[in-house]
Parts: sequence; structure tokens; C-alpha cells
Amino acid sequence: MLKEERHQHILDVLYASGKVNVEELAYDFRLSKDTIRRDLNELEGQGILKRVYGGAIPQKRQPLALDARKNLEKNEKYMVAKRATGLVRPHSLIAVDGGTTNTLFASLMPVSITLRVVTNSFPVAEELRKRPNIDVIFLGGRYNKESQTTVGETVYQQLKEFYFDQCFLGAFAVDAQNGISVPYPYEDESSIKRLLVENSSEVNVMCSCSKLNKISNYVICSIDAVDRIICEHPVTKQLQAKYKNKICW
Amino acid sequence: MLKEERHQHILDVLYASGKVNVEELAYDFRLSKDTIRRDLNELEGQGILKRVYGGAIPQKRQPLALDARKNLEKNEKYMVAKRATGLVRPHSLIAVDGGTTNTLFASLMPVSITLRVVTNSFPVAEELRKRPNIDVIFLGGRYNKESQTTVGETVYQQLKEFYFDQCFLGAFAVDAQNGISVPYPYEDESSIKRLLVENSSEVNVMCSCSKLNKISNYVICSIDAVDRIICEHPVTKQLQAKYKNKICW
DNA sequence: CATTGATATGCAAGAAACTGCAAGTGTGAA
DNA sequence: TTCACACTTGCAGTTTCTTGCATATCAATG
Repeated sequence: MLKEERHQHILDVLYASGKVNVEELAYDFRLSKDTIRRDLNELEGQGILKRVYGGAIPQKRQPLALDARKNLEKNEKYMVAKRATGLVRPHSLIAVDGGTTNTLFASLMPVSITLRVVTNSFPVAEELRKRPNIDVIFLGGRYNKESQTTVGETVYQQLKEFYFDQCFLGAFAVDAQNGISVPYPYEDESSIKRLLVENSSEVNVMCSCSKLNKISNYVICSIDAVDRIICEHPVTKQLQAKYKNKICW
Repeated sequence: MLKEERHQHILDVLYASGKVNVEELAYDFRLSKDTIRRDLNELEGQGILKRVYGGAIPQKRQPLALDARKNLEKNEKYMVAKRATGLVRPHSLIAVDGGTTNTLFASLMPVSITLRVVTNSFPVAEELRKRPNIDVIFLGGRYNKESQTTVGETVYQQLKEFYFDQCFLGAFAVDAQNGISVPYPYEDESSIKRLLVENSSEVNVMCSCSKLNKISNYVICSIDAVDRIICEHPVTKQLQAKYKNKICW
């Protein structure tokens, strides 16, 4: 294993969990703690992380992502986002829209992955800026300061020019009969989501279980149009059947 | 087997697995490790990959030079940006491009002012998010992580649809004869700046005095096309005359 | 056909990088 | 304060790299 591979893996762990620990890394790699310490010091020298007694933490605070991580593994959004990153196929063109889960999703993306990502979310773009091998294409339009996304006709026009290998949608409400829907103040996002679903070869919806069996005002698409519904934990057989076996975790 | 075939195969392995290893390649090709090393060094020379101890990894694009520039001439930039905000006419449609001075300009904008701002700069958008009466229109395109702006054809197309009351440009080099110009790695920004100048009723260039009488690689426009050159302090009458009385402070 | 020069490859010796160990120092929690 | 653990530093063993040189291959040329 190359030293650089190790460094990347260390960064993956760091981004995923918000910290790394010398002892654990040494065990993972079956190397001496000295070597791990040297690695961490080197990465610190590059300004990528901050060394602390016993391990290291990310260099810059990632406020939003950090808040969600605070409750560690039991945070639904964290779990969903983390699982979703595992479904991303390297070298593909993917679309990511706005929302806190999506921002988390971006922040948990492995450092080493090569991808092209199209997004209209400022926080997503900001997170992906740190990934050297991810090309980001940002969709322009009116800046919706509330959702920190761009919206409107311009976004729509630009989006039409893509066909995605995968798209990852944040969800507000998912229902077996009525499909995916979003609530009132998000009509702008709804048309974007609709187009994303249409223009993607594979549609993934990130959705903590609490959002299942919910209906909102603006319907995006039916469950048939969706390939995967990513939840944070296993669901009952009945529920799974109701959602046509599309729920995964 | 030709050397080029081997190189191609090395690159295939590199992209497929994210790394290559001298030992393994030597075994695959039944060649000495020296030859593989020479191959890798050659490919590195072409900028295709990055050589590391024991093998090679994909060439990672270099991020974040912007942060380094931020602290250069901090006070001068502050003065220039501050003065520029005083020239903004409320209720107008203005364009702001990328750069550290422009970010400062955005952050110094009065909270109460009513405006519509078009920009391709992420930091500018982020600053203006805090101004409730400023509508921001963000130009989409490829995310240039270096300059933290969007660039490319898409930006250009969107920009064509506007005509601005004012535009505020960051400057790298301003010269009486040769006009405004930007240095090498900013060719992407240059075409955007050029269009901004064309499509604005009033062109303001923010420019600390140290950038006067400088010439860079990509010329944007002549001094005639500019309405104001905003500097941090008064200049001599000769200099003022040379720049057609366009310098203000 | 023999010669020549450019390119590619392998080998060997010394240099440099990586890693683990040990001894001494520093840190933080009880 | 004490104590266990983390850290730093220096060193040695191993692996990889660089460099110079010898050999092989091949195409062009006389």
C-alpha cells in the first residue's frame, strides 16, 4: 500500500467521522503508531487537518455538517447520507439538489473519488470544493437565500442540457400511492426535482424513515420513477413491499 | 509491446484503481522495475500522473491559492473596496466578478441597500446572502475551485442576457496604453470580464495603486472603455492625466 | 550486407525515503 | 501530583529511487 493511499484513507475516515485516532489507524493499517503520527503530521503540514493529542480533527470547522454529526451515528440524516455516498459510482455524472441531507452527503463523499457533480446548492458546492477529483458544475439562477440554492427558469434551462448517470434527491415526503412530494414554500425546487428525475438514468431519494407515508403539496413523481429510497435502517417486509422493494439502507 | 501501449495500460490501471504500483506493473509486463519507473517519470513529466514512493497516483489539481492572495495588501484592498461601495447606486442592476477585492466589496455593502447583483463568485454570493434587500442572481458554469468562481461557456451565455447599470471589476493590471489585463491562469475569467465591460452602462475597476502601470497576458479592454478606476489614495496630476482623469478614491 | 545512431531496456552502486524501535520528554486525567 | 499514554528524536534495517553504463533492438543509410 502506498503512503498516499493511506493518507487518502485517513482523510476519508476524518471526513466521515470528524476525527481520527492514532491507535485505531495503526491497527487498521497494521503499522506502527509512529508511522501514523508521521502521516498525520505530514497532512497537517499540508494544511489538510489539525493535529490534536491522540489523533487529528478537520482543519476547518464544517458548521452544518458538524451539527448533524454531533449526535453521532444516531442522527438519521447522517446515516442516510453516509449510505448514499456508498452508492455513488466513480467516474459518473451525478446531480445533487439542495437540502441539509444533500449537504451532508457531499461532505461525506470520499476524498479520493473521481466524479462530475451538477448542483444548484451552494453548501454542496462548497463541500465538494475540497475534493480535488470532483468537477463541480454549478447551475446559475436566482439565489434563494432561504434554501441556499439557485432557482428559476435559468436553472431549468441549464439542467435540460444534461442527462445524468445518477441523481440524489433530498426528500420531504414519500408516499407509496402519491409518490415524492415537497411542501408549500418549495415550489421552485419542485420543478427542478421533477426535471432531475426525468433526466437521470438512476434516481436515488434520500429519505429518513420518518418521511415515509407522508404527502405534501407539490408532487414530483411517482414511486415508479424512483430506483432507490435510501433510509437509515431496515424496514418491515410489508413496508418494503408497499414501496416495491425500493427501500435500501 | 510498444512503450505507448504500456503507458496506456498504466493509465488504465491508474484510473481504474486510483493508483499504480511499480512492483506489480513490472510483474504484469515482465519488465524490470527500472523501466516502469522510467515510464512513470515520463508520464509525470507530461503532467498526467503524480509520482510517489513505490508507484504513482492520479494528478490532483491544485486547490486554494485564493486564500493566500487574500491577505496581500489587505489594507489597500479594504480602502478600495470601501470606496467602491459608495459608488453603488441603489435600485440598480450591477455585476460583480470574482477576486478578493470584490469579495471585500460585497462584504462592505450597506445592509440596507436595495439592489440586484449578478455575480459568478461564490464568496461574493455568500456575503450578499446576508443583505435582505439585495437580490442575487448567480451565474452557473464550471466551478473553478482556484478562483472560487464559475467559468466557461455557460456563464458567458447567461451573461449575454443582461445589460448592467454598473459593473465592478477586480483588476490585476491596469496600464494607460494597454488597458486592463489579467495574468496567465485567469484566461477563463478574462472573457467574462470582457463581456461585462461590453454589457455595462458604467464600468468601475477596483485597483490598488500598485496595480497601475502593470501589464499582464490577457487584455480585457482599453482604458477608454472604463468609467472609473478606484484606487486607495490620491494620485499625482500626471498620473491622473495619463489615465484620462478616470482615477478616483 | 554492414554500419550507424536513436531508442529501449537491464544491471549495479550509491542516495534517499519509509518504517519500526528505543530512549527521553511532554500531556492530560484522576 | 502521579501515572499512563502520547509525542519527539535519533538510529538502523529495508525498500525504492537515481544515475551511469552496457547491451539489445530497429530503422535508415552507404
